[in-house]
Amino acid sequence: MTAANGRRTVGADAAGGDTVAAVVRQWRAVHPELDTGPMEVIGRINRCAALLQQAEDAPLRHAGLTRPEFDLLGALRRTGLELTPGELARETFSSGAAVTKRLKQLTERGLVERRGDARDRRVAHVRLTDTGRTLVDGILPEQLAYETTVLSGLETTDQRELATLLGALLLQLEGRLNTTRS
Amino acid sequence: MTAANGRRTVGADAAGGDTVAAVVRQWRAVHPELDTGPMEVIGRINRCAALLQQAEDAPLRHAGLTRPEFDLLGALRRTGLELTPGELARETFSSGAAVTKRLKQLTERGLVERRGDARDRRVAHVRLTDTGRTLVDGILPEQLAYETTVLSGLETTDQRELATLLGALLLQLEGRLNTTRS
DNA sequence: CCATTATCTTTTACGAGTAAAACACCTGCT
DNA sequence: AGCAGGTGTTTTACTCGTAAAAGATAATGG
Repeated sequence: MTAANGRRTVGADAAGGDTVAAVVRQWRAVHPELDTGPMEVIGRINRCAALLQQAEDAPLRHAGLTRPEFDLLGALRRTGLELTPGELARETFSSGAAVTKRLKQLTERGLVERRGDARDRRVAHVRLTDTGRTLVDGILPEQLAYETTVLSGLETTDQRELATLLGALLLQLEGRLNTTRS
Repeated sequence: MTAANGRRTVGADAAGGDTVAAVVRQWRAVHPELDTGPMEVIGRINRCAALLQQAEDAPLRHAGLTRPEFDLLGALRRTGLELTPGELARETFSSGAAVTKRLKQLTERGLVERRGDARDRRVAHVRLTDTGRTLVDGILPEQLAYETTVLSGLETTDQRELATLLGALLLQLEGRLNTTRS
C-alpha cells in the first residue's frame, strides 16, 4: 500500500489516479448513497491551488517576494496608474488591513512610494518606484516561464480547454458570490 | 468603467469575462511580447479556490468547524481507521505541528480521542468519538448539497470535463513536485 | 551494549491575515 | 456654521499556520 512516491499512505489509493480520486473512492465506500461529483471538481481545484502555490512561488521567493506582495506590485504595474490602498485591496482581492501592512514593507524596501491626495486628505496614492518597476519587469518573464514548465504535463489544447472551463466557472462564482451576500 | 457588480474598478475589465481575463488583458497591453497562457490557467485556479473557500465553508461554519478541522475528521471517517498524527498530516496535506494543534482542540471538544501505542511509545493513535462521527456524517450531505448548488452554474458535462482535466493536471503536479524537490 | 542516528510528536518563536474598532477626513442637510 | 453619517485608511487584538528546535523513544551497527 504505497503511493507513487515513497511515502506510505493509509487508505485505498494504490489503484492509480490522483490523490483526490483516492479520497473520493474512500468516501464512496463509506457512504455509497452520496453524490460525490462536486468533490471531484472542488477538491481538485483546492488541491491544485495548494500545490501550485508551493511550486509557483519559487521565482518570487528568489526575489524575496511573497505572492501577495507580487500581486500588489503587479496591480500597479499592469494598470500603469497610481492606486489608492483601497483600490489595491480590490485589485488584489485582499483586505484593506493586509494591504496596509504590505505597503509598509514594500515602502521600506523602496519598491513603492506614497503621496497624499491634495483634495481628499484621507486617501493616499501609491506608485511603483523605478526599482519596483524594474523588479516586476524582471520577475514576470521568469514567473511565466516557470509556470509554463509547471503546466507542461498538459497538452496545449487541454490547457486552453481547462482555462475556458475555469473561466466559465469563475464567471458564475463571481456573479453569484457578489450578489448572494448570505 | 464598472464591473458586473457595483464596485468601481480601475482597469480595463469592463469588456466582460471573468476578473482573471481582465487582468490578463492588462498584462498583455503592457507586455505584448509575453505568453500569458499560463496565467489564464493558474490565475483562474487560484481565484476559484479563493472564492470557493469563502463560499463552501458555510455549512461547516454553521457546525463550528473550519475546513482544515473538517478535513482531519473526514480523514478519520473515510478511512474508518485509527490514524496517527503523522498519518493525519499526510492525509490532510498539512504540517505535523498544525495537526497537533487541531487535535488539541478537537479532543477538548470531544470529537476525537487519543490512545498511546503499546509497542512504540512515541506514536499516538487518534480515533473519532461517536459524537465526532455523528457530526461528520451529519455535515457531509449538507456540504455536498451546498457544493452542488455552488457548481450549478456549470452544465453537468462541463463539470465532468473540468474534473477530468483537473485530475490530469493534478496527477502531473503530484508526480512532479514529489520528485523535483528543488 | 552503548552510541549514533532516525523517527514521531510537541513546543517555541514568529510572521501574516482578519474583524472590528479607531482615526481622520469629507459631504450633505438643516 | 455645525453636526450626522459616510468613506478611506490604519491600528489593535487575536487566530492560525509555519519552521526549527526540543523531547522522547526506537533501531542500527560497531
